[in-house]
Amino acid sequence: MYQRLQKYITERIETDDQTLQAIFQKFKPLSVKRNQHLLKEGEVCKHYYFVNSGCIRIYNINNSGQEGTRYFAFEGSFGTALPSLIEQKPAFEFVQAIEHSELLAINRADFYDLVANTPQFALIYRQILELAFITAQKRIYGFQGLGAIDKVRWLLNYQPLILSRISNKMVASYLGITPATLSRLKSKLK
Amino acid sequence: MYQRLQKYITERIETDDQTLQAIFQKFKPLSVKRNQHLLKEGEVCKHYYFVNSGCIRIYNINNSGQEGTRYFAFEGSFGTALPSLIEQKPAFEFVQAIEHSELLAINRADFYDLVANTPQFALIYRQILELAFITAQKRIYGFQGLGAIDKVRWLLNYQPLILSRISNKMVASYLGITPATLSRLKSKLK
DNA sequence: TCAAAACGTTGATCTAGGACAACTTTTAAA
DNA sequence: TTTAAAAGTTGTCCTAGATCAACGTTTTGA
Repeated sequence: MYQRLQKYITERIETDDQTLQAIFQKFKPLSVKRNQHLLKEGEVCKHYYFVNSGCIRIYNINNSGQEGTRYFAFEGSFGTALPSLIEQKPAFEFVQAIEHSELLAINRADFYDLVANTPQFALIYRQILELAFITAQKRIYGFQGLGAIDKVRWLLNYQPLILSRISNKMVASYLGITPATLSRLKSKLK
Repeated sequence: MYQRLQKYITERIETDDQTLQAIFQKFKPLSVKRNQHLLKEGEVCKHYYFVNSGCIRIYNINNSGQEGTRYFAFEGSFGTALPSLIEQKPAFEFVQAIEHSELLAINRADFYDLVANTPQFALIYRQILELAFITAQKRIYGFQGLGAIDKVRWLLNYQPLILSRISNKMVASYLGITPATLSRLKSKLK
């Protein structure tokens, strides 16, 4: 149940078994179906999720009614609507399982208790925040100024898993192009 | 010299005078001229900057040779090339004073010493990271799907200081449009 | 204080990619 | 297993905003 989470933690920090167990205790298993939402726009986010298997995505719907995908969390990753979880304000984004997924969920109070009282976990959270920021920056500013075809090439280089595992529709929304354009570009790249 | 920084800290955390002094000690005054670079692409970032007066901007130059501005730090804000500072890898971005500015600079080692050994400062850093992430997310995903004119409106609503204080050229690079387009839109909005 | 350079404005084109639509293929629910 | 709905593909057309260029205005540094 907790092997993947254990791997995640021990790869990142020095710790002991007692601390690990104290951490695990706060993470509750949660099984979600394909397309099930964990959070909808306007709700206040209460949980952080660790993906044991499957995949969740974070996306929003803009003024024109189009989906924009921000992030895919595959097995072995954390994912949530972080701004809403941090600020406890209504989320601008949706959190959705896009495959049948086995998750570990920790609620906000427990999460921040761990951060406040377990120095090793505070370090984990710092790393999560740093990485979230860096990842978002790289993706977004790596894209800016690129034409659509170069975005697809970028994805092929840096996140091929997304292209092989995610529907074209969602990939397109991740790249900020239409499915039609993505379809044309993929045939051009072959 | 340290009034603004003191305000920044005491607004955010509970602290005592001794801790404050220990923090101030690590921040060295630094005076920079308009247009002077604090960091260039490819260099490894060694300092975090607090802006006492003036303004620094973080920007990058993309494949097509165009500038894209990520962030303006006005007086009372922190700014640096955070990904490079964190990972100690060559920066993808430039850090530049765009007005004559009085800064307080803390080097990386001192910064992380404070984070590791001063719990209050660790909390400040956590808040910086959380805010940096949230701010970046809001700006970027607030923009996506918007036409150029709505980006300008967004700026008018949420960051009017930028429009009043920054050159059109840099505002345009912040919005991801050309100065020509920005000029046309501004006259349309009047 | 003045010349050169940078910046801003406006007009005339051009184009990448969106919008819409028709059709095929895949998926999933009953 | 069937069939309705969703996703993918491909064509045609269109538009927002880029590009290029000319010209006025502001800035700056010698």
